[in-house]
Amino acid sequence: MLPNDTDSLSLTFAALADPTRRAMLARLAQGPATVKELAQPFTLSMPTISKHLKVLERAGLIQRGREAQWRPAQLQAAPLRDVSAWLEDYRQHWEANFDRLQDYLRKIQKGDS
Amino acid sequence: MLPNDTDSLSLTFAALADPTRRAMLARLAQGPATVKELAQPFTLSMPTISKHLKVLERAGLIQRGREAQWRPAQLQAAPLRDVSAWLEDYRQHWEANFDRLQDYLRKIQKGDS
DNA sequence: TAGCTAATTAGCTAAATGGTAAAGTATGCA
DNA sequence: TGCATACTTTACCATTTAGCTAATTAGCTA
Repeated sequence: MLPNDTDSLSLTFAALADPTRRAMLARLAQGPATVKELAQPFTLSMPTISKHLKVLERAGLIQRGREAQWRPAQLQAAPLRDVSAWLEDYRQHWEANFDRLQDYLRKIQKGDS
Repeated sequence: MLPNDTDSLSLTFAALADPTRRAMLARLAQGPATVKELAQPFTLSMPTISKHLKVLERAGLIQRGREAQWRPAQLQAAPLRDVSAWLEDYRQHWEANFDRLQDYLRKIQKGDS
């Protein structure tokens, strides 16, 4: 989409579309961590880690501080709340075999019972 | 991430990271639709619409049929259920001012009360 | 058969993404 | 002051993505 691909939900979903970044969030759910701590599980270079963190920050999923030479990151879950709210409209579609129910309703509406 | 960026959750999040595709899903939540019907609200060319549908299909978010020259698409919500499940681990982080609570707990643990 | 409609495929461009190495910034400490 | 540590910035590369036009496939209908 050309017009405004930077809406908040799009930014959040794009940030979550990478397993490295999701792993980082999982780590941050345990509490704040420095960049080095966040990098430790991966074989990626530091600049790459920095980039991932910037993506998470731009999506509002983390907030960053300064303590001496460290830049601790902290989880910010508000965008996840928004994702959850977006999902709610679809909940009925995956609960209670909704798809099969829909098929049935369409059938009988056509008089195809 | 070089190794295996095609895990299911990543595919789903990537598919959802586009407002056009989310609008298509919203339309499909009302019931199946043809490609042309799905294209109608947008100023995009048909090939572009086709591509978006392919992304949604690859993520398992829609299923496609054949009826004469039409290719009706139907919402498949299972991947959204997976997203919802993934989100659950973070729910506590956005509910009940969890962040401020966390700050407080960290403070008193440091004896900084 | 010809022609219309629906949709996809092919081939292109521009921009974004994820990775790298090398250089630069900022802080603490000997 | 000088060095080590923790990160970021810069510059580059390859791949993917989102868009386009033009051409092609598929099916209905006259």
